[in-house]
Amino acid sequence: MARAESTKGQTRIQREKTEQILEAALGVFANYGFRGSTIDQIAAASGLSKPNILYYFDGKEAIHAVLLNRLLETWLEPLEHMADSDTPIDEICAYVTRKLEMARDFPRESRLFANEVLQGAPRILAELEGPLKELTDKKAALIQTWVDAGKIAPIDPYHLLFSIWATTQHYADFDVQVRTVLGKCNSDCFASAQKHLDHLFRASLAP
Amino acid sequence: MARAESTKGQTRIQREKTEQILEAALGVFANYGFRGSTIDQIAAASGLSKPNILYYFDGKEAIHAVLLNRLLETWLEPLEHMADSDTPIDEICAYVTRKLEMARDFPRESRLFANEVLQGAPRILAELEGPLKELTDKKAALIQTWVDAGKIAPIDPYHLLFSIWATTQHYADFDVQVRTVLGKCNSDCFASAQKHLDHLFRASLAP
DNA sequence: AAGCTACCTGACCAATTGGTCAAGAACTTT
DNA sequence: AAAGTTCTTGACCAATTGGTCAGGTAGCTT
Repeated sequence: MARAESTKGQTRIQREKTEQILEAALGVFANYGFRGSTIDQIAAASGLSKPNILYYFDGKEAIHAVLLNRLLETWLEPLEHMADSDTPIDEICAYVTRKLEMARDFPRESRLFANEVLQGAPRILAELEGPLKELTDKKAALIQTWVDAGKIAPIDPYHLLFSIWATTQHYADFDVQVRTVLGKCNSDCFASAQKHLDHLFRASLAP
Repeated sequence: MARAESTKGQTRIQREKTEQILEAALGVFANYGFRGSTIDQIAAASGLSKPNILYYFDGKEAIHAVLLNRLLETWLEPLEHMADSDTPIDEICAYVTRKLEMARDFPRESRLFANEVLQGAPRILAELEGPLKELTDKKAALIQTWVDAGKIAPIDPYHLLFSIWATTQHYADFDVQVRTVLGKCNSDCFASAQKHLDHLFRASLAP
């Protein structure tokens, strides 16, 4: 069977086509959710025929699963990156900025994740309970040490992380609303958002 | 035709059944999105038969439309409520609290809205461009007067509103993620969230 | 260029789903 | 309690959709 799995032992065509399919599927799933997307839509978006897509993937679920797996790595990376520092406020704000840049540069990934979690995370719950929870616990503990050392204001680390996730991803997930409210004259929404969020978190973290 | 519209001239049964259907549909649409929900699901959840549901509503779209219309009123009400005040920081924090209470008490409404906007707001765009934008502009102007008067820190009113919406609705929309990260021992998530958000916005608004 | 393998597709299938309809059941009105 | 209206449903339909398959085409190897 030629079904795509480990990148090992793949032909040129396999690599190209699976990537082409995943690229198209990301856009479709992000916009319509899992149930709202059809293989036909993915076929149209990727320029391949439906049977051809099913030649490379075992089904709709399989495509979605590969996307979600890839997603979580990318998604957690900025948080992994947050480390101990003499200037924890700068460290946290740098994380906010990185997260906001991801919302700007990878809005489809953000929406794919939002769609999944919004509908109860039926296919990604295990990943949330595993890697996500572990990493969050670790980083929350790190933030707590900053609090205990009096380097930042006493703040609940978990709720701080929630606020960061919510505010940054909002610009990707609620993009339509943001653009509508800001109107056409929305020259550099992300630049002003960056300034705003930097102020928001910097002010609330000052000891 | 007996199709439900203005509450005028409805029989007892019409009032009861339409409400029953809408109640069930809210839960279904909130959890699965429009495309992901089926009339059969709504039928099962409401205890009515499919043809019976279609006796009261012109179709799946019609049910969804009624829910969205009702939603926006409820949704905008807390913001309408925000008025000029001698203590604008308290006024804004009261709005945050009210918004968080809504996320707690009406999570299905929040998710219904999130699902819709996330997928490009195909059926509610006009409402966003009309009532939502007008109200937002009005309240942003109000916040701007507070800034100009030096009563609160210089802050972008629109991005402030986005941050409030994002952080509060996060607890309804990403409920699964929040509960997973906080673990079972999540006794009073909303109480601690309230404290956190109050600090977050109060600190960033101090002149 | 022959042969092998990987790749691709039109035609097809079964299940799901939005929606209809005729006819019967239940409620209201007189 | 009869008549008239409203309500309810089993059976049915057409369109959509996830997925299959036999057979043909293109690419690689020798």
